[in-house]
Amino acid sequence: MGIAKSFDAKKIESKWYQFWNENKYFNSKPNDKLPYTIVIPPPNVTGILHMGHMLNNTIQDILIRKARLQGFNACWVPGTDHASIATEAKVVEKLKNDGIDKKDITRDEFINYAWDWTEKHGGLILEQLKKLGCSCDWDRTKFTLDKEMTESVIKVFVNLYEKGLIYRGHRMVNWDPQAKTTLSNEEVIYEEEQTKIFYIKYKISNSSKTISVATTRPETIFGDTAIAVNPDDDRYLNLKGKKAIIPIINKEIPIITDQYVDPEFGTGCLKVTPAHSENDKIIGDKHKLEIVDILNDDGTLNEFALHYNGKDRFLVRIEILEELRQLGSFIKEEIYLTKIGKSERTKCVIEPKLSDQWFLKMEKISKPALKAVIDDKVKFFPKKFKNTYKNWMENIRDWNISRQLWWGHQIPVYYYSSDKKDFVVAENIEKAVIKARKKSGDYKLDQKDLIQESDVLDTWFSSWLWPISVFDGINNPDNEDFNYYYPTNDLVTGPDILFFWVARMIVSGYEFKNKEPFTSVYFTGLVRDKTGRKMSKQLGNSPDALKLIEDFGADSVRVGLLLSAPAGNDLLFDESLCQQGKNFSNKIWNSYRLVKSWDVKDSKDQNLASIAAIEWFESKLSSKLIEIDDHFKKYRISDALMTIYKLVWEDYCSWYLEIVKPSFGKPIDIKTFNQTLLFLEKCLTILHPFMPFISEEIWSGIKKEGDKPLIIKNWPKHNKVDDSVLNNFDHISKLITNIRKYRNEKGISYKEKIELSSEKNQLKSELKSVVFKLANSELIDDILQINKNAESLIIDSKEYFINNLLGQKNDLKKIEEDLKYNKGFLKSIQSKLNNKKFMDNAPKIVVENEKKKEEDTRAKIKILEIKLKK
RNA sequence: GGGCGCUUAGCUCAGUUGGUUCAGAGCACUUGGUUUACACCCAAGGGGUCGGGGGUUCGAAUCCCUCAGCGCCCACCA
Repeated sequence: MGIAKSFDAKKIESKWYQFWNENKYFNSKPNDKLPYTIVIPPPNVTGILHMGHMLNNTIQDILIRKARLQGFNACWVPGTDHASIATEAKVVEKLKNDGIDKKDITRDEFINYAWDWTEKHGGLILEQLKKLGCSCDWDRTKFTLDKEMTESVIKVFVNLYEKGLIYRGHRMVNWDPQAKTTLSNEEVIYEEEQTKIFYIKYKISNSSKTISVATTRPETIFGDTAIAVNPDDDRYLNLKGKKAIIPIINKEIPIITDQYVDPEFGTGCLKVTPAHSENDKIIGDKHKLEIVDILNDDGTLNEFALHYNGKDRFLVRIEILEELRQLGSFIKEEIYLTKIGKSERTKCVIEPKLSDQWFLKMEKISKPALKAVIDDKVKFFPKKFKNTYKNWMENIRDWNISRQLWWGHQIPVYYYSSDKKDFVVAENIEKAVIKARKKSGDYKLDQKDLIQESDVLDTWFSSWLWPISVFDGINNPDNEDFNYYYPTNDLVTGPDILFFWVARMIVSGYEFKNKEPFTSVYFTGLVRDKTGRKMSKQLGNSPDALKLIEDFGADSVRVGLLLSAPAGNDLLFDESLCQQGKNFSNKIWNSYRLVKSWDVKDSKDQNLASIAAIEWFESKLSSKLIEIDDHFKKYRISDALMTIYKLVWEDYCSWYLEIVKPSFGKPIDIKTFNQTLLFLEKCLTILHPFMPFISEEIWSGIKKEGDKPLIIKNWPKHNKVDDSVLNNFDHISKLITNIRKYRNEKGISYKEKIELSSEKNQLKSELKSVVFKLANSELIDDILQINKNAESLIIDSKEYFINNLLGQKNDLKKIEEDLKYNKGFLKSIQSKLNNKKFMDNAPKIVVENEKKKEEDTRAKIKILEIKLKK
């Protein structure tokens, strides 16, 4: 036999991927079919494939492949994201290793290095997606820094500025002293840490009294511009209006009152440092306090800190305590648990810092996006994220869109004088000159006089346009692609970027196109290890994605990921799941091997068992197709897979094939054979979205000349489900199970039977043969001939046993028990009807009904219930 | 502090409107089985007071209250 005993994924994967790709089956162009569109959540251009990507993209590929089979014009747009901070950090580090400091090179030089880096490492992740089997339209691959993509971003910035939605503000932002850039709130991670809180004494001016405060950050006393107490705090009322003296620098600051101060906390006195705390800034603004910024961009202190000038903030924290101690200003320290904000990317402790930033007003433009989700115009799966979204959108803050980096879209703001107020916003420098001349009245201005804003835009400011800009919907609003593919259908992403990305895409969809960007969002869970920890580089608990594919095969890894990934729940990943996928691959492979091994005979004598089995499997398949469809509608992809898994393994292999399988060495009739191939074909088709490689490989082995490849075949349509056929089979299979159980318990083994048959005991020999046959499902046609009605079938076969085979009274009861099935149903009705309370409360009419037809309870009781309520 | 969610078999999870089909699935486990597609397999089986307590109801895994534990998001007290 030419077919290998085990399935070897490695041998066929690249062959089929190449075949699909070269024949353009992944590609899509507008036509008269209905589109089904997904845009990929663009991974970081220099990223490498991790488990999260694998899960996410497997699901997208399943959706796309299924849509393709169902006759949609399926289009999956791939691409990558320039990821300002992450990429810039990597480039800076690389340059550092080469002995180059970013400070010593020009912006253009740096950008060149960054492009080199991107070209060298970029797109690797897309190649890895191909290994997974992802059927993206690679001709449409986009990168957020592509020319047209950049033009879209700039155009949108100008547009929003002209609408008055973008402004420059002097605001408290999260400052990353290591990357020397701003971070959005979402990019800051708060970690609980045990630190210390210090009590420090300030002298009161012209008095012998002192006032003390509690602080975790003693080094910021140089930036203090007031001390605040609660106006209702009797302890300190006498100090109101007096001045306190900051130790070391001996600067006088006012003592003020503000409701914000919690008298219960610390000493009840708050040192106000408007430059380094958001809340202090609010108090400062209210009381018109001076703002003293004591930090440099790199986290060292500046000249306001006197002799600490140039020293790092954490070093100063230690040193200043010693000095305060010597001055007698230090009171005590306590252990204190607090949350410290750190940069998601650099892990550096962030610093609240006042600086010039560009902001986008969100309140107004987010309204339609909020409504769309509430009204289910954009549906979230699972639904619970709707609430999270609502909560965030209702309390939305302005979006800080500027970043102090070089790698990204440079903000199209052009200054024409040294005064920061003198600027224009324009798509390019030519237009900027014209605008600047007009605005300033100075018509001698030329390009050289303009200086472009050095900041770049937040990366998400380009990706929020992704579903629009990949179809060039900003630059060419009426182009064919955009009109055809937008809005897209499904978005598959992680809940961690619900606010970063998903919410903002919906906002931009309505703002620029007045239409939702997608109709459904499927949130995958996070991939964790089997003990529930997040997968991370530090823990080293993340398996090498490519190695998994290498070891188990792409299909098996896809199955493994999905088997335990219900929507929205985190997935506890374990390699054994891939092994399960691999076992399944092998099972399918061997069913193919079996079918291929048969000797086909062109005969008319198809046996009854085969006819019955075919009739049954047809109904079974149809009922499962309906089930699978339902699972897909609810985005229960794992359940859909499990349904198929059981259909193939249990129904097709364990029951159907075992019944139609001819005895060893015997041929199979052609009718049954063809039907069996047809069933296999249908199974392969519904399997294809989940396991594209093996399904295509097997199909290629059974298809006829001229048949289309599986990837573009038609999803099977379900026929009528004949319940009586299913029920009959159910009864028979239960009967067989009971017989097997009986045999098992009696220890009637295969070997034993051989021995028995050598004896000349007629009775025992027959017992052997019947039990053997039933257990192997080969007696099914005999049973079917006895009676198709299940109830009498059991009785018949029982009698058959009793009268002809066993003849031993001791075993009769046991067998009777074993062969009983499903009596619980009738019993439960009985108990319900016997329930006195129930009967007393039940309207008479129902009692009559019940008498008429006792076995049909559910509907009756249901009616009863409704009537009772009335 | 505000919001959302979870707790069902050893593990990971299903369980629509309360009612036969509801106490389930997969994996794991136990027992038996290898010349006849597959040991990456076949067959059979054992596992649960549905987190605790209370309530509504003729009837609760399902609805209500409460307690305990866990998780996520947002805002944060120096």
